[in-house]
Amino acid sequence: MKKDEVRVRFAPSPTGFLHIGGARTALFNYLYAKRHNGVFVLRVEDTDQARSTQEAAEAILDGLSWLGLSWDEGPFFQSERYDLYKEYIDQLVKEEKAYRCYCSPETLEQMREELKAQKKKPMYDGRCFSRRHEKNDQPFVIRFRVPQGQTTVHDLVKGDVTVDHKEIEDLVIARSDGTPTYNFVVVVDDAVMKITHVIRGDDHLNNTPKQILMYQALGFDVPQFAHLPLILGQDKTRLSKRHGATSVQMYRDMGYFPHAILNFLVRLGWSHKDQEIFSMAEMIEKFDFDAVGKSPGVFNPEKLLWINQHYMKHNSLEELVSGIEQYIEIPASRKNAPEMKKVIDALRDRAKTLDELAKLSSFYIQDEVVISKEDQLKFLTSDTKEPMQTFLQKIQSLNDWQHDALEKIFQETLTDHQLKFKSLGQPLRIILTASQFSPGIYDILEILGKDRSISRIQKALQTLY
RNA sequence: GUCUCGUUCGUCUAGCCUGGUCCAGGACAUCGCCCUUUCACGGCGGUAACACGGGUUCGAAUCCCGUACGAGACGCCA
Repeated sequence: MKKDEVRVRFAPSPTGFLHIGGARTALFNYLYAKRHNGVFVLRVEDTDQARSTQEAAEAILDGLSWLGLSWDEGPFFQSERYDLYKEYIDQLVKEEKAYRCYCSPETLEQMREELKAQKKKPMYDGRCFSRRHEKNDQPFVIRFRVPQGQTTVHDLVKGDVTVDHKEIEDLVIARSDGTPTYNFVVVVDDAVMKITHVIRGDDHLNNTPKQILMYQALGFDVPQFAHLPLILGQDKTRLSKRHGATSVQMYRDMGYFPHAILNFLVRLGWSHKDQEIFSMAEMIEKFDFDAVGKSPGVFNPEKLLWINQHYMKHNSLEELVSGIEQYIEIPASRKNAPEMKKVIDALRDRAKTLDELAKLSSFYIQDEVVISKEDQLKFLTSDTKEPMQTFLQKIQSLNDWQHDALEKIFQETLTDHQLKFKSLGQPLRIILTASQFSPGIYDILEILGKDRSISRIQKALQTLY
């Protein structure tokens, strides 16, 4: 390991899918690592055996991979490292920096209730420390002994935050079954993994002083901290499932580009002047904690949609085609045809998501279109049948099958029958696409080609009028 | 309840550190107009914010102090 190398980590607990807030934490870690040619470590914090699942761990890894947030080391699983934590716990007990506590959960609960009744902070009073040399066969937990004094966190985002140790209780570092708890393992792992910058959610700011105390007790160097403000839902409370779609997988399913999500996330809590759109290279180059805001931000799905729309307009043909393939199977003959590009170009401004693009392009991708009864009755009326037949005849003898020639013929047909564009254009649109909304009909005709266009019109004339 | 953090348009934010160029800029959303072959795209324009109260200063969104409000933490969860 190089000296002065930046090492960061993302450390999710596998109790659910990768959510928006977690994704942003991962992103900021990733950007900071890349910006400093550092190392991004992935560590799964699964010390809560009751709630952690293998599926959740996989879902999180899967989400990160889809977003393109690749890690350099790991994933490490804390559940596989208990021996390591045990060593350090034993060390602290031996040095009397931690001690056995025999208080039952009921006793503790009662203690907390009493303190609350007195309008005090519910905290353990450390009573078992004085009994640390007694012999006792009762079940016990191990608590870290918090010394007197004050601790200041020099946070890269929040600035200096000082907490009096009176506000910190002697926390449990090993449960009665011997397994270590979060606040302890996070310290050991970050130290052992040589993490230089702990970048995480705001909700951990209060844990930081006690963690610093443990770094010191264990003789480790204290890393730098950066606490990111939380992401809130529309009701300004912490974003959670009840706020609707909050997992990155859901956005994937809804037809969002991974980079659109990243671009949205990077601007939630961070800014670079008035810039809204960032390539990955730009994010890496420009990201810095100086420009990370201190206040929490509300998750705004509409802005995410807008960003996605931006990428719908600007991404490459290949990205769009492969993107819609998750919704609709494209026959190779059509996918590789020059018309595929025309389809995408005609539709990319009309779709905000890949899901929508897939639906809109089905008129070309699928062999047949299914016209609804409603549209049939509304548009394919008897007074448009004859003009439609005229148009059909004219195009059947057309050799130069392209936009301008088609337009000329259509206009001739309108003149012949004394019709306005809309009265024949809309029926034709329905026949060709089964939709009231589509790109221009000459573009549609051109994309569909002569044979497919003619057969759709013929079929409609025979069966729907 | 206690502690910690926070507060610029409805939302994301620029500006704040290094007071005056800010009767506060950009973006999303919204409203109006234009373009138009439906639907979109696009173009132009509008509405809309410095939480409140005291200081300091010739001058405060910017510095200081309070208040209010919000969030987070207070677990043998992470």
